[in-house]
Amino acid sequence: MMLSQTEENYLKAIYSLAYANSNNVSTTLISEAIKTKASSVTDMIQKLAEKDLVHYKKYQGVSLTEIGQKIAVEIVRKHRLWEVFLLNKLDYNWDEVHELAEQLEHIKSETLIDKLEAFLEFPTHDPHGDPIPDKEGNIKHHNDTMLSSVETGKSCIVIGIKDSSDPFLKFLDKLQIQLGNTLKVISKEPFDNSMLVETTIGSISISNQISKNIFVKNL
Amino acid sequence: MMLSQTEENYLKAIYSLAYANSNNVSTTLISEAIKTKASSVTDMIQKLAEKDLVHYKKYQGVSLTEIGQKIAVEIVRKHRLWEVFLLNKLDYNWDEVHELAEQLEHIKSETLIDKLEAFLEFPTHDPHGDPIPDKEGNIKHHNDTMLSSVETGKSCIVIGIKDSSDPFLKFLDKLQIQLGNTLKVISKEPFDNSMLVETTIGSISISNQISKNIFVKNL
DNA sequence: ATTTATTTTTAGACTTATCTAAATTATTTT
DNA sequence: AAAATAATTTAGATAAGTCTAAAAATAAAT
Ligand SMILES: [Mn+2]
Ligand SMILES: [Mn+2]
Ligand SMILES: [Mn+2]
Ligand SMILES: [Mn+2]
Repeated sequence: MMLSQTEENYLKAIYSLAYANSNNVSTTLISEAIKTKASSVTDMIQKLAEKDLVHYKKYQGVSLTEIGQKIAVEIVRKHRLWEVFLLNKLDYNWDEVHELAEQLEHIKSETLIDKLEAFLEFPTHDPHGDPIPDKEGNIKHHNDTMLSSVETGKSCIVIGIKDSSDPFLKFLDKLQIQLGNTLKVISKEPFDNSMLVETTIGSISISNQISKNIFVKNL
Repeated sequence: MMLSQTEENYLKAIYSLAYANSNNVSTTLISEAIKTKASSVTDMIQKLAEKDLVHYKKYQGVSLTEIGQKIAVEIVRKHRLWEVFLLNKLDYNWDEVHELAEQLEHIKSETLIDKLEAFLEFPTHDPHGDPIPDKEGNIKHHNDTMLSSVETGKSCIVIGIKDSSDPFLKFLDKLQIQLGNTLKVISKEPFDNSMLVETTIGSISISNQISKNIFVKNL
């Protein structure tokens, strides 16, 4: 099946929205993610339904079919492998790779992405800690433990970033928080749910907005 | 100036046709190169003329403006650097890289291609021996000496391939002729202009069709 | 249970890039 | 120089993806 970049972007958006929201994905939600009008989304999901890539009943939202899901995961795989390439080989920063990967993920080839994967020595996660699906589409999601839920006095390791937006990543750079870092929760402030955290550069105060967007593994 | 992939492809086609034909490029020639109808080409060149990327007078064909030329060379640069990447880093064969580079050359980024160039350690030529333009758009064309014009008894080095089509490259693979190889012309057959050539695997007969598509440097 | 507000879909229009068929201009041949 | 042929352009149509505005359906509020 030969899909346009636009169709691929819709499938990818539906995939991540479905993952974040669990139930059927609404037209409006997609339109916000893709930055189009709801009417355009309706047109497209009807086209995708026609191609058996989404389940769709009028006014009920959509969910991916098995084949739709498979394609979406393939695009996620490409996206994340390209991100690794840009960071590891071309010296980009982790806040710069996403935009470029949005283009590179649409390169069509039977062999390219597997060769790229081998060249990168089979990375398991992208620069933001997101898992990279394997060739067969298997993907190991990390358990959603956020820094915000770590108990006082306990330590943890940063394994991922939920919000991979440019400003958030730049902010983490400023705090010198990176994947693999060990963080220790010194105290929590009940008033605004901020926490005092021991990092590699000393103890800093982190707002709840930040701490609930950092995936960690408890030690 | 933000151009579509299609517009970029037209500029690139006009660039290489102008290089091969020296004078104004005709509508039909472009239509054959891009595999569209002549009427589509007329539409597009009028659009490109509107954007000051080509000089165009009705029925007179087109030539690139300075800015059009600059953009075309940038695309050629991207194309050839991606070809090098695919061959050197991802282990593709020289007959497989062109198709993929046709897609990769359209990735939009201010920084990507320069970082890629550095990563590849500033290659000067692509896998087919074509020169890679530098950041400023300077390009050193090799002097057009073809194997067919090498005198009997003289030796030469293969420095490029004029026809970079899949079947021709595969054929050269079969003859084990590669860039950098030394070839010695043993004899020429006046009847069909074929020549007996000493190669790395022994002496073989090469037709004029072949020998006039191989760029060489005389020793 | 109505009314109101929100979401979703339809209808019609626009843009880009393409095509076919017809008209126009340029080039060759006689 | 006129006729025939070839190349080029115009006119009108189509498909993909988007938009606005209006209609229809669903959800929320009274
Ligand atoms: Mn990303
Ligand atoms: Mn990522
Ligand atoms: Mn090429
Ligand atoms: Mn090449």
